Amino acid sequence: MKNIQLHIEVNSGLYLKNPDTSDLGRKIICQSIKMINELGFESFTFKKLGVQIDSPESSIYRYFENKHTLLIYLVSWYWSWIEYLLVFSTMNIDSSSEKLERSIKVLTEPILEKYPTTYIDEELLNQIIIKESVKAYHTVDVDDENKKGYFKTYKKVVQRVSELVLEVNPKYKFPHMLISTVIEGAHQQNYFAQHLPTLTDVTEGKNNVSEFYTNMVNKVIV
Amino acid sequence: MKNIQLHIEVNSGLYLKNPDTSDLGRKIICQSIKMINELGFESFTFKKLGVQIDSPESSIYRYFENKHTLLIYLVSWYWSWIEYLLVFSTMNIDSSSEKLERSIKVLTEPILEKYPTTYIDEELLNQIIIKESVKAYHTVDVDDENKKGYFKTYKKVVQRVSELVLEVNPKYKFPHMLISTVIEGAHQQNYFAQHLPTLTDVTEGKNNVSEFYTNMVNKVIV
DNA sequence: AAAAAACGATAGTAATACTATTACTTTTGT
DNA sequence: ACAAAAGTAATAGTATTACTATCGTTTTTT
Repeated sequence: MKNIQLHIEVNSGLYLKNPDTSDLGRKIICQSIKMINELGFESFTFKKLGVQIDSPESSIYRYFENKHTLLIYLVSWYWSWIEYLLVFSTMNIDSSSEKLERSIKVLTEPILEKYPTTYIDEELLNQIIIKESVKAYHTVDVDDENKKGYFKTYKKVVQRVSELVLEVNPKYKFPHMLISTVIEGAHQQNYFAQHLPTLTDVTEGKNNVSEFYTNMVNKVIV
Repeated sequence: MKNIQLHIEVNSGLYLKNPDTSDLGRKIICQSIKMINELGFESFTFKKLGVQIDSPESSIYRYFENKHTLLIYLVSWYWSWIEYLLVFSTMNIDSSSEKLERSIKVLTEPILEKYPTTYIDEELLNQIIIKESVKAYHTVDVDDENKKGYFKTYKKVVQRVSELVLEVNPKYKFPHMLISTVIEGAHQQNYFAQHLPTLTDVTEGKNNVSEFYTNMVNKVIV
């Protein structure tokens, strides 16, 4: 897997110039992931990013309309990447329930391994998803941006795993609700574990979040 | 029934002057709920609010440090109010599982009734919780604000219902995870139903969200 | 070698999120 | 009833943010 060239695709409406095609573009992506993590999305600005990559603010605006579309770009990239993980982790597995279980694991376990295939630090990006991704679609412009296809990679992941749910139990009524609850819930619980622990039941060392949602899916769909 | 507050009270650190004690303060709360709904939290400003209530921006700053603490105030007020609903809806019910079921209903069904007891429009406030409440605690200052007790009313609600879960099944390992997943999930699903429907399985007329989570809780805790 | 694209440097603007000051008005405590 | 305290209006001002515009230079493509 480490030597495979992944073709991660994001909606071309998300950028003015594809950051993947130039050195400056890749620096923008790479450094913005670090800075959004350090500063939080609100305090992150193109001006500060420009200082770090030693390029003027205006050059960044040639790639992204604003920091909000940059965030959606990162979120979109993440889900496209997750789809690869889902495909790889269920490859050559016959049993649908085994495929589902492995998929839930991918969606709920923290990203720890380094996959040095790209210039993007997926572990850090995962932290951005946990902390900031709700801000990507909790805006006044959701409907408009949804129409433009900005959230397609996320919806594809939910769709893919929902289909596995239906393979296991074709009569189950709420596969999409179940999977989006698992995905969003797992992020939420990881966030709570870090900042509002009384809202969770995390015990040190054990990955209770993954255990909880795996158990939940198994019990709910039978 | 545990120590329940008789008045809806929010942490006094959330305001500089209690908005409940003056005409201007109540106008600030009442109008800000309307405006955050209309404009979205990002586009809502104290300046615009001042124009609407015909008071200068600086007067609003005498009540709230900034719009972020105002949002936490509203969220906090909401959960304090929800706790009342929980208490009322489980009053005189003997069966723990019946109490739990009624509580889940309160947490997952949309607020539609008008309670004209206060100057606050709870239905509109519920919409703010659905759309904007994640922004109240997804910030760099969470840990600090958590220490100050800003999220206490929310944590109390989760704690109360988690205890009901344990009454039904004392051996269940993840009561807090379950309840916070239900609460956050229900908001999320209502939001998705409005804006990203492919992530849900909503059918017109029926409240599938409540059905889904009620079913989920019942299956998970046995 | 010429044309096109990308980039750096600099400047500028409207809006945001506040802070500060002063003076007038209302509430309150005795 | 009256002074003190508290609350409010009006106005002004600041640093930062989120952009937009221009222009000359460098780099890449053909």
